[in-house]
Amino acid sequence: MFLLLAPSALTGKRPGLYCPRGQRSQDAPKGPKGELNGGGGDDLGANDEMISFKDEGEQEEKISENVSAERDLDDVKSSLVNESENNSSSSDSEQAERRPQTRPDSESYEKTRDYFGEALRRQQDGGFFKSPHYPGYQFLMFPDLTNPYLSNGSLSPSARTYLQMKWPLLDVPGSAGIKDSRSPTPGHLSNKVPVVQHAHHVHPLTPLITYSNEHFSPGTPPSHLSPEILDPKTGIPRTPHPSELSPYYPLSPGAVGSIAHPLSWFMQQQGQPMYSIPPGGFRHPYPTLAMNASMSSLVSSRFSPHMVTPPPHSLHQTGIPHPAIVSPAIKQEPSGDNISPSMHAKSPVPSKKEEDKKPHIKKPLNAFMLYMKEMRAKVVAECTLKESAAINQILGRRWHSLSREEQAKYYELARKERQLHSQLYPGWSARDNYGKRKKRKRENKPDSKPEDFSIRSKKQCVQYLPSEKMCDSPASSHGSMLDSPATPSAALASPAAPAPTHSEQAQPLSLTTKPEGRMHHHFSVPGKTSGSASSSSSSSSSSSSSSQPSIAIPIGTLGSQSSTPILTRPIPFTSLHHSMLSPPSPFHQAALHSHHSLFQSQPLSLVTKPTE
DNA sequence: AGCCCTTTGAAGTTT
DNA sequence: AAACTTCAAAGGGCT
Repeated sequence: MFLLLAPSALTGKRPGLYCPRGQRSQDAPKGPKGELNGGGGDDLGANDEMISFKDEGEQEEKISENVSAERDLDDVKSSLVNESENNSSSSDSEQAERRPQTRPDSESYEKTRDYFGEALRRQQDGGFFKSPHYPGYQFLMFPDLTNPYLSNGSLSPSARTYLQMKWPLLDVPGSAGIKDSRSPTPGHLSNKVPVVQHAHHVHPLTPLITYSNEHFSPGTPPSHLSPEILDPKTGIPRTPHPSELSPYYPLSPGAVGSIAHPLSWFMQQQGQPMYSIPPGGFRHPYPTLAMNASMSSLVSSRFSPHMVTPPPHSLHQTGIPHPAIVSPAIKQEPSGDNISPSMHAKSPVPSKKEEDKKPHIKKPLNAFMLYMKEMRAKVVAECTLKESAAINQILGRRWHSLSREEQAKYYELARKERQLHSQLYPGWSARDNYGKRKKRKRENKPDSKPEDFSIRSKKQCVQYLPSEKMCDSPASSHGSMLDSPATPSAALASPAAPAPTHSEQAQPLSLTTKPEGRMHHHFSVPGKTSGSASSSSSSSSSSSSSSQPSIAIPIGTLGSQSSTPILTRPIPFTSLHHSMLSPPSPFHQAALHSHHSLFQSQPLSLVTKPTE
């Protein structure tokens, strides 16, 4: 028997007060839909919402204050861990396999510490992952040549940092060889993990670059490099008609033309471009277009270099190849009714054959998706995690830990992404992609009750995050305290905005559901507990239909009941979270150290299983 | 081979 | 209007 240990159980804090990391309210009222700063009429339904942010500084202070307390907590956890491990023999081998990576005395740990030290330096340097100190990114540093947010001619320091953080990461999937040669593997990273994020790191703007990276694989040599647009039907290059392009780029007076391509730095350094670049250097896919810096960055980053080699199937009706367009034959189902209206508005009833050929236009990425693409590699590198599900849990938590500025940037990017997407595919609707998947995950879920696991046989409550994933304890979902901000500026303008309890701090337990076969640890938990967990995952499927990770602690160890509300809350790996997922502060490091030793043997992935 | 898992957010649909 | 559903990325795990 295991119980879900509430944060307060270990911290001594009242559940309701559990918000060591500052409070972001999952209850934070979503602001009215609006558009980002001066975006100039984002009628695309950006739906940006107000965000409530946490106070990082405050959190850190709390952390420092609780260092000793946390050590005590560690002791408690350690004891719990010991018992837990003793009781869990099913996954010993697996744990043993992972343990070495997290042992304090292990090389990886030292590396990790080095990494944190580096991260700390970076943080102290004033930037979030400020690149200049990021070992692998040194060569990537370059001035803000193409600041996407310079439309007004100004750039906030944070934005600058953001860009520095991002552009240096500019990378092209599949170009490992080139990347590696220029970005030596940081010694602090496991050789098992991609060097920093280079192995498969995707530029933060790659979401803007590709909606489907795989279709723009660098492995496919550019068959043509000219910016000319191919005729969607003939494949013959043609000059885009102004009417096709103009609407795509709301121009901002003044900001036109001469915008250095984001890859210019890269091209200059590369003796040979990763992608064949036109003799004159990168040429924007829309040479005739004048666009503001923002759009330029967006578009250029989005369409290049990938766009340089647009696969035939990715051609927009306008002839504009777009990564969002995916051939059903490649990744999407060949189902017929999945064609975007925009793709065949003129042929309402395309033949089955034609439908199969219709490209699939993917949804624009939202802020979190953009964030994920950027940070996934980092998390993987830091946590040695591989499973995306676990990674995503961490990313979700990190997402919540982002400062408002950071999130605002992603919201802004997402907004632009949507804007561009809508401009590229005016008639496209998210609905167009509905029903494209062969099998929906929750097809039988609607009327299933939390306890009704018979229906959801495969969705059993499980702590998905593996034990070695001490990088962070997965956060809950609901609660994104940062729902799309109306505008970054708006979000920034209200730093004092109410920062209610963040979901991360006091989230209702949501057990991660996972097929039993995948469980590392399988423990039966009173139905009550599982019920609450699954309830959020089963029926409330909004967004995170799933689960809020939590840690299962042997009930016997704590000698408490499983049905108590307190048990339905995840353990707050606050300091751990800070240390691992955010730029570490001295306090974080201190806390990390203690937590680290704790979690080396602490199977965070204790599995809880709903009553059966 | 292909779905599942997992995250948040956007947008669609249903109630 | 609220609730619910689907899809977006990613990639190991599983069937």
